[in-house]
Amino acid sequence: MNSQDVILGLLHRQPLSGYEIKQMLEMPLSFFFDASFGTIYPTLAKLEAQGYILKESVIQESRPNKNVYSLTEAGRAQFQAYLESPVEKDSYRSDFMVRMFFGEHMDHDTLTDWVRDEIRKSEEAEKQISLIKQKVSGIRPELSTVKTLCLDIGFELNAAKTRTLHEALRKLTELE
Amino acid sequence: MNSQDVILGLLHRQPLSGYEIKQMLEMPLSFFFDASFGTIYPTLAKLEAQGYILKESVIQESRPNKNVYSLTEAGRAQFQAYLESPVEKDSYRSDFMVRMFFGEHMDHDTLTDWVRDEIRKSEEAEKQISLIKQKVSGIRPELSTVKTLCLDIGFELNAAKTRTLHEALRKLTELE
DNA sequence: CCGAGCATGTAAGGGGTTACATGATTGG
DNA sequence: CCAATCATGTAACCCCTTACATGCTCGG
Repeated sequence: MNSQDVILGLLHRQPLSGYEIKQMLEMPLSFFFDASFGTIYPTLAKLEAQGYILKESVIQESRPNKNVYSLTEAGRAQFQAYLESPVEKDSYRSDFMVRMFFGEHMDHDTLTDWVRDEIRKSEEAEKQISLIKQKVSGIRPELSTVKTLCLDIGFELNAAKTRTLHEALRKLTELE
Repeated sequence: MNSQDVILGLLHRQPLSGYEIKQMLEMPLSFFFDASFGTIYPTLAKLEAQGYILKESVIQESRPNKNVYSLTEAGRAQFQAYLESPVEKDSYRSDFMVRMFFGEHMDHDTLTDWVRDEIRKSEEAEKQISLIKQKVSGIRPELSTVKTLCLDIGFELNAAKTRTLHEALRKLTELE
């Protein structure tokens, strides 16, 4: 799975510009995949060269013009090929956890600061997902099947992280 | 955080060869960081060139010789500099979740197969961590502080994933 | 005798990030 | 007037993965 696959997936619902793709990536998906403009724009150019998408320039008033890309039949087929390819292993990379692992070499105060920071981030993310869940259930009840499920899983995983971190902080302060 | 930092961290306890570093990476750490030989060996060469580690060839009987690396003072300082640098954001990348997100374009059976497979993997990981936890608590009660905590968090996060996936599968089969 | 484990390394390529470059409009 | 939002793109670089190359020993 790479940016190609994800962009082709996003374009199934509607034609999008690079900037809009970045925004789509912001919320529900950003928990499982992320891409910067430095990836998105070159990828779009590559997809167009391969004939998977079509570019159309849209002139806008009071805003910069934008290039909106739509899926071709070849693009649709390419996305299906991705779906039929073997599922890749998840990868989780955590600087925070690596630091905890090497915690012996750090003073106790910094350690608890790291945990508190991580809790703050995790709780922030929790709020964000809740907001999205409300929005989605209000505006788009039609996608209350798989996408909602996806959001739920994201929410639960994050909630578990928050809980575990709170417990870790308790244990850490206990053995002070 | 990159392979440099992690390798310097691992060498704090004892001198290690590239092959042994790969083994150290196998279990507790592999949940939060991973590296292949193609990364480890060139990184070791680079660390040596920078004066952060020292190479010593160890001749072994009935086994290939190995290059064992030990930490220098400069290496120790470099690792401290890493610990004092800002904590990087976690990155989680999940092909499985992306596929769930685009689940509308896949048939129901394949979808549930994916979930079942993910559950299997998650439960396998759970067993593995349990084993390590037992081993560690038996052999090395001295590291029952931060490293144990790290293992616990890893275990809990994984357990939460398993639970959530089971629930997701239930929901999926319900709306069949 | 064959496969698994031990052991080290290289080369090519993939896939990404950050920073830079540019520029218009809108709201506070 | 300044910051934020909208909008696109490039160039340098980083970091890592896969595949290849090599070769020894031990157990079944």
